Amino acid sequence: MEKTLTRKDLIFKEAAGLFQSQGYVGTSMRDLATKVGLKPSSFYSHIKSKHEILETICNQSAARFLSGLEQIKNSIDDPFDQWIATVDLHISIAFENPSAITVFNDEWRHLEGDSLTYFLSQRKIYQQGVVGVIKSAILSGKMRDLDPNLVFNTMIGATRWLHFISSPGKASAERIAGQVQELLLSGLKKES
Amino acid sequence: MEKTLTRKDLIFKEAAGLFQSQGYVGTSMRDLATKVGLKPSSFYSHIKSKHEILETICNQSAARFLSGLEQIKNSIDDPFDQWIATVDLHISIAFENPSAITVFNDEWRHLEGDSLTYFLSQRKIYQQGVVGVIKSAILSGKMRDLDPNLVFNTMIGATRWLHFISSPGKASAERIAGQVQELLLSGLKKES
DNA sequence: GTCTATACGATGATAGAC
DNA sequence: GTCTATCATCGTATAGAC
Repeated sequence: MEKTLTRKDLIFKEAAGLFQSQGYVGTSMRDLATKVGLKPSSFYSHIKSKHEILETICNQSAARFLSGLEQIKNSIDDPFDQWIATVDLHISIAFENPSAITVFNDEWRHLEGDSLTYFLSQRKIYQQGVVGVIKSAILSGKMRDLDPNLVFNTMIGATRWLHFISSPGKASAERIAGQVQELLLSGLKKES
Repeated sequence: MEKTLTRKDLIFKEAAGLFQSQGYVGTSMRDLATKVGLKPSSFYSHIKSKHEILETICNQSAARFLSGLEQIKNSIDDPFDQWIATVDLHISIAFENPSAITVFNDEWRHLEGDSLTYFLSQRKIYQQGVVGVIKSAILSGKMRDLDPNLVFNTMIGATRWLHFISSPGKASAERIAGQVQELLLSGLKKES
């Protein structure tokens, strides 16, 4: 287990922060160089291009979601419980790596060519996987019968703002996660 | 009532479309010129700067939300019904002017100086207004007691993906709107 | 109001010394 | 692997003819 951050990792990390606040196109290699403490030209010993940075951040995030879903499918049997764990996965990742998630959410469209094609294919695989979980949960009789893709998109959106919260305490993060889960599961209407 | 689109309106409209797909920084005045059918320099007879385009789109959207909320408050008494109407407002605006909403959601951070200050103040007023509705609905006993700002953000997020749907039929739009409302109101868990 | 021509700063990336 | 120096390109915006 390597714990040390290679210079390459540092570049990706600082880039994610800048891409989050200024956007991919709005961040220059000069901005990034200042942040990392190098001259712009020195990057090119570590990376091939600015594009490669975006590509790496997006692919790493996609892989994180996909491996999380695999783990859920392998460790939980009940489809509705799988769904609950999937929502938790989104909440966890949002708190775990906020800037990478912003980039993943908003900046992937600046990918081009093969990078874009690959990213979209991974995203599609993920969506199909989650939609499968939703369909099973509906069939099991525990989930309300709504359009599975609509449920997927609404969940994505409902957990999408969490990454804006700058480093909440662990207790606070759990409280927020619990309330979002409750809202999605039981709704806002109070039964009288 | 003017129905004709002035050239200035056309510029804003095409800009919103480009800002949506490529982002504000990723869209050049040359791109926009090609789209509108003018040379880049010709813009400056109609607008002051690229920044002014972004500013206008963001302010118009903010005004749309604020006037919608005012209308709801003036025409509906029950706080929980006001909340339901507010969710409908977000869904309607998302379908009504999708590209402007993307810009409003994602590109406002490229505003600067006074434009940014003004935009943030309007957004804060809106959030406080909706949070007031949520608090009243909770007090009325009809809404579950969750953190009002969390409810606000979750709703924003849950309706945020709708603008990606390219021109749904009216019937389809209403079906989607109904399901999102049901999900937010009654949740996903099926009572047995 | 639209054009051609152009100013001029910022951009991503490379060459080559150390 | 990091630097200095530099390149070609593209960015927003202006000047001035028609």
